[in-house]
Amino acid sequence: MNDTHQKPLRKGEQTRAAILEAALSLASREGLEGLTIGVLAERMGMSKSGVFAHFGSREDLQIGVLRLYHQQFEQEVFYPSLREPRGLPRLESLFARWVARVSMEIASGCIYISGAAEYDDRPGAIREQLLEMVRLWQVALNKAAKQAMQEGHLSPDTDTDQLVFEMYGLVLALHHDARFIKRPGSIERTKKGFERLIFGLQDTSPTSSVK
Amino acid sequence: MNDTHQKPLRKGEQTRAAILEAALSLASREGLEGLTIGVLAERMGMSKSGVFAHFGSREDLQIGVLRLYHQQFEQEVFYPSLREPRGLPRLESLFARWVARVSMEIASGCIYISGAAEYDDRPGAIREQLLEMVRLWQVALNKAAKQAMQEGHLSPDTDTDQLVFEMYGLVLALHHDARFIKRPGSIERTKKGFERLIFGLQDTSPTSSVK
DNA sequence: TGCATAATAGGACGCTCGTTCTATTTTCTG
DNA sequence: CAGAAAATAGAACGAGCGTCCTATTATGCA
Repeated sequence: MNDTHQKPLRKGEQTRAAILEAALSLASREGLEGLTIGVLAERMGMSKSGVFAHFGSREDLQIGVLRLYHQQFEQEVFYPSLREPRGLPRLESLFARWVARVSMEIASGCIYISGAAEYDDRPGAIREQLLEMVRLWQVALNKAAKQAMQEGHLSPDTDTDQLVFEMYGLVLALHHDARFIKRPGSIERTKKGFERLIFGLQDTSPTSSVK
Repeated sequence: MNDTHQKPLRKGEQTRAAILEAALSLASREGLEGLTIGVLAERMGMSKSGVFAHFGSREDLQIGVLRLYHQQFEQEVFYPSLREPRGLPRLESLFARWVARVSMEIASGCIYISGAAEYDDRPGAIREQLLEMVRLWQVALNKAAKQAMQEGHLSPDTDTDQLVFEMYGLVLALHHDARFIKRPGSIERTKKGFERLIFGLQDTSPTSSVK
């Protein structure tokens, strides 16, 4: 966790990191657009200008938050799943960890999802950054699905774009029902939906080599 | 459309209606939180206070927008589907009209969906109003699904909550991919997902009476 | 330890927001 | 057509926003 570079972290970098963490927590609740330097400064016990000085602009602060979120997402969801064997196990792990993370975020909110709603029509650097991250994640899911096909775990005529689309839909529904409607049982429905999704795509051809 | 009450519409009511329409169009793009009286006044060619006077507060304006949207949604999606026969045809019609509406809204945005993201953590009258409408819609879908079960169009052990959850997920994914990512083919994926969803729930029991 | 430099505070700026008050114009009605 | 009532405009308010400028304090290196 705490990298020990040759150069120890200078004070400013520590503060910047602390600010970004607080900003992420704030943006998760209020949205990236709702993230305000005044409130952030108050929560940090600093002056507005003190906080501001660490970022050239509010936009840079928001992009910093995005990058921090992305980093955490990779650490918690993506990288651990790479330790699973290629194919269906890895795909299932990606989905399970994704769902686990969103479930933990029910009280705060997933920035990929809330950000998509905030920036679907608002051009600019933030939208570009966010778009790139979401695309990256969808590509990763797609790749895992294709590998599951190649490994013979999924039917060879599987439409992986369709599969990823529906996986994304399940998580969006989870976010919607659990966070907005606050309806219980959404996590179970998400998992059940995924099982049904995968079950319909199991490879049943004679050349299939399921262990 | 144009009700002809005994009392003809007074000027104020006409203006109010026109303002609400403009406000809805604005809120669809910018979100309900992004709806601003100044911009709205500019678009109407009126003064801020002139616009404001028609509503006691910004919140009342926002709620008025919500109600107008709800009304349109009912007219376009809900009521026409009631003309379809009970059961699967009606359920399919509800979904098809829903998808058609969201597809047309790709350039502007669905307020049920964007609002859910905006108000998932923001208590108040707007959230309550929105929540009631979304709940109403989910209940309507659930009821149609249950009827499809009773009519023998869907397997008698169908989990209709699960079905509605996944239908909602498909539309959320459509909104996400088409509006945020701007990826083509999302509408087709939504329809394909629904067909797969229904296909797995067709009643195959011997007592089934499919025409 | 001393000094250059980095980090922070404090205040002020121009802007936009929702809202209020008052005056004026427009609309409806008797 | 006159007069009451409704509709609208215009200006001002206080608050919050991001940002900039300057002074002060804290840090890290020679």
